[in-house]
Amino acid sequence: MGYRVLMTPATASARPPGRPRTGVNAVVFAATLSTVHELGYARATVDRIAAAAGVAKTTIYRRWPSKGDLVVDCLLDAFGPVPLEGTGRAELMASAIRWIAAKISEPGVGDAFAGVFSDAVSDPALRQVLAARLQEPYRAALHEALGEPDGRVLFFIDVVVGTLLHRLGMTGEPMVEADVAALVEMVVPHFGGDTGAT
Amino acid sequence: MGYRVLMTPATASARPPGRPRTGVNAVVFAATLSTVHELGYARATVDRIAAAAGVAKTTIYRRWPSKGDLVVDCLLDAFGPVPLEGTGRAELMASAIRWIAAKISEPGVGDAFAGVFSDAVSDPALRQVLAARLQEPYRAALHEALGEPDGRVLFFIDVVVGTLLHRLGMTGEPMVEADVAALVEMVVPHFGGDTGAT
DNA sequence: TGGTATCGATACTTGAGGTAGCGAAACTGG
DNA sequence: CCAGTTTCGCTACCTCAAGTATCGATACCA
Repeated sequence: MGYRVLMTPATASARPPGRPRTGVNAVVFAATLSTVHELGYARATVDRIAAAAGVAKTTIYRRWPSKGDLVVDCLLDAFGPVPLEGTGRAELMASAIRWIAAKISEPGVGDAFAGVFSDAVSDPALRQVLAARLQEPYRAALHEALGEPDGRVLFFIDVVVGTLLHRLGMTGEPMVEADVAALVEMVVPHFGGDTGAT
Repeated sequence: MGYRVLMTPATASARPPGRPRTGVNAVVFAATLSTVHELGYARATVDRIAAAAGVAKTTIYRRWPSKGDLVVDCLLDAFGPVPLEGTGRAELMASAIRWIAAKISEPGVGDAFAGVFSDAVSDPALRQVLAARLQEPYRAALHEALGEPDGRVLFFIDVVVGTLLHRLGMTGEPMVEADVAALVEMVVPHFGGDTGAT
């Protein structure tokens, strides 16, 4: 609960009494990504993020219950909706893979993603937030677009995201174009899409 | 440096002066896995592991410079050499995939693996240890057995390990047999192995 | 003008990684 | 048996980061 973030002021109706919140969410998100990019996830403390955003630490904790929730919201903002405008199944899957690979390559995004995911390993509550708020929307969208059963879509996500994050985590560098292409060549045929390659 | 661990007492020659170390490495490894299995990686503090092993915390820090190094040695001990006795390329790859999947399913092993990997995301030094001591031996063995160039072997590892760990991290449960089979069906043909499936 | 909720600032609590220093114990060589 | 060396368990400590509490000031509404 308490997640009314990412709502534009115009969308909110019937303003409650009291001093309204200042519109610093976007600033905090930007500060989060740049700080994580600069120092890594663990060393990007909430103190530092607050300082980079020009905001008090207490303000951040008033809006997000934990560092993990902040980063999840930050990633939701950074990812946005998945573009699913391909014509056939193959193009659709390939574009989804290339889209997530590109997002993970953006400065700060991959580190933040790998970082929260890391914390989630030993934090069931954060794992729940991650699954429900970040994974679920994309799972639903892919299910709709591909017509694959849920289990297959989850497997697809595990393979694509897992591979990209493992490479980033082991090397510190996002996967290069050629390897992303190999990923597409490997995954798409398995899911019944024709890549048109030899 | 300082990594003479995992050496059997009989292997060491010309005993140095002073009190010899007690043979508690195996006990500490077992305590590490069971504690991680019980509480998760982050809540499995060195204090708790030491208590579970019936050993002082300082003893652990005398043998391993950090929690990460302890867990890496623990995983080395848990994994052991990869069994590469398949006849053809396909059997070889499939057995390697099923072997690592089975290991990750063992209580504590998967959590410990995902946990150190997590820490490595924002700790370059730990990443170095992980790559050199844990990944490199298996990379070399696979390179030898499969004859694939290094880049392809690293890609293979990213896909297999990344997928398995992502599933474990998101759900808290290791991947089931059927999904491991799907992983084999997807990966092996991509690397030029014949699965013999339809 | 009063009610309400946010803001920044400071101080604090809690927990975990890691270190320092102690006396006691266990081994070696003389 | 004894001196030298090293590990042992123990206690106390340091550092750093997540998260909490409180307070006066500020911005909005009715």
